[in-house]
Amino acid sequence: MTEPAPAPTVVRERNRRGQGGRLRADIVAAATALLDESGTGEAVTLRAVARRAGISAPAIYAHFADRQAILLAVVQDAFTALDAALRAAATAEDPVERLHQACAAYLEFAADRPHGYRAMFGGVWNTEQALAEEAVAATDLTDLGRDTLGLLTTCLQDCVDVGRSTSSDPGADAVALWLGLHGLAHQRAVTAAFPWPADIAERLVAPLAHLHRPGRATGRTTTS
Amino acid sequence: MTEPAPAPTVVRERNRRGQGGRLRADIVAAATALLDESGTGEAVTLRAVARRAGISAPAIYAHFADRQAILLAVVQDAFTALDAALRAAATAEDPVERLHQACAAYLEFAADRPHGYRAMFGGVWNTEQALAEEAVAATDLTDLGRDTLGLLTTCLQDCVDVGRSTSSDPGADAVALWLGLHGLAHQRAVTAAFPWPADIAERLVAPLAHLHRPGRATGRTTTS
DNA sequence: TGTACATCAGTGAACGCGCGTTCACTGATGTAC
DNA sequence: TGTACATCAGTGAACGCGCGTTCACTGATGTAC
Repeated sequence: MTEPAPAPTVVRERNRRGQGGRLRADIVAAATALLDESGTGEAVTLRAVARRAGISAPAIYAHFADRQAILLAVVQDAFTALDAALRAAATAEDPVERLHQACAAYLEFAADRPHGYRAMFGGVWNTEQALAEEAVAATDLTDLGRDTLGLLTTCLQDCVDVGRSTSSDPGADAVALWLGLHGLAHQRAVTAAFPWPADIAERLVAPLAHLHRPGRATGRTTTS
Repeated sequence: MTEPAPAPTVVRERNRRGQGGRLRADIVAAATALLDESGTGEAVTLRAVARRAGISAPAIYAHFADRQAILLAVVQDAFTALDAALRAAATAEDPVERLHQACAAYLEFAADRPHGYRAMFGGVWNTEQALAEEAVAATDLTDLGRDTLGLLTTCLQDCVDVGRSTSSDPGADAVALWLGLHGLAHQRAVTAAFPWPADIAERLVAPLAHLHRPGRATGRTTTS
């Protein structure tokens, strides 16, 4: 049995007048689906996106200047979704619990969409090159993830305020915490097979957030 | 002034009989150079590698089955170089100093070759897909980085042994420490512009390695 | 209420390009006799 | 010491393919009068 005929995955009907902008969302959705499935980013070609969206290739030019612009939109959407996922998850009263909820949501987001996560952090394009070619504005990139980092910072500050974290600089330590989460999320997204310690997430979060128990930390020192 | 004629970057002379294997190293070097310069990985095409190495495209097939195989060789070389860099750097008598030397060397390696670093960790190909297509053997991948992680584990264990780290499980904490380093190294490799706290590396290493001062940790707790 | 027309939301064919891969080959180098 | 020959280390031309991009176009939909 050979490959079926290359028919469009989606059969669209033309948008009505004034609704042409809807195609933009369809294009981004098609590109996202291609990325999630293929994982390479190279598979997200202009023609492949068009096929997936059920349109002709030139129709894309009405909404995106080039391939880079599509990928930027995909990444921007993903950052928005990540931030929403964290805010939806971090709802507990207790600040420490809230921080754990946010961290867990972060790791879960990456686990659910490993290729999308990779794409968010340079797995798909060369950021510097895109900037040099002016295909992407600098602010488009620096804004990405800013809100999410702010959420972590707030959570950590809250932990400090109630005396559950000894962080002397929640702003800087939130960056460190995020980098730890990112290292784990990214590496898990890249290689499924790795002998992760069972409690690896907690081994990152607790020290990086400088958490200690409500009462008094047990004085566990050198166990020879 | 237009682009110069597409002449081979390197003018080679044919290897003598029995020395054909040298071309393999030339191919890997050419692919590495292309990767370091372009940063996208997509630029490392079979024909581009051949041009860069100063040979015809079909000559590659004597040494590599396909593009994936070339990239695997590039990545394997990079892991070997990373391990060598850490071992060359971590020579101090004091275990804590040695651990810091290893961590600094890790970050320096990534800073020196950002695109190469990205490629080592899934920035260039899709690991799972390569495995599925049997273009790459599973052991080829799981072995990567094993020695380097072992070095970090040893350093951390040494710190525990002299009472400078409170890690209760140096094997697991070495993984956590590595993930922190990886998060920082990777994100720096991807985006140059990010408001890094000045002491971000130390903010990762010290907590993740559970380091404390030789005498007694100063009881810095909540600074309201 | 009609109708001519402008606009919108696309299509279809075509272009030149670089790609991976194949095929038959070439010419220098070493080796057996 | 010659010489025929096998082998090695590649080359050059050619193929079919999918790509990004352009161009002229089409037909449905809304709007002015």
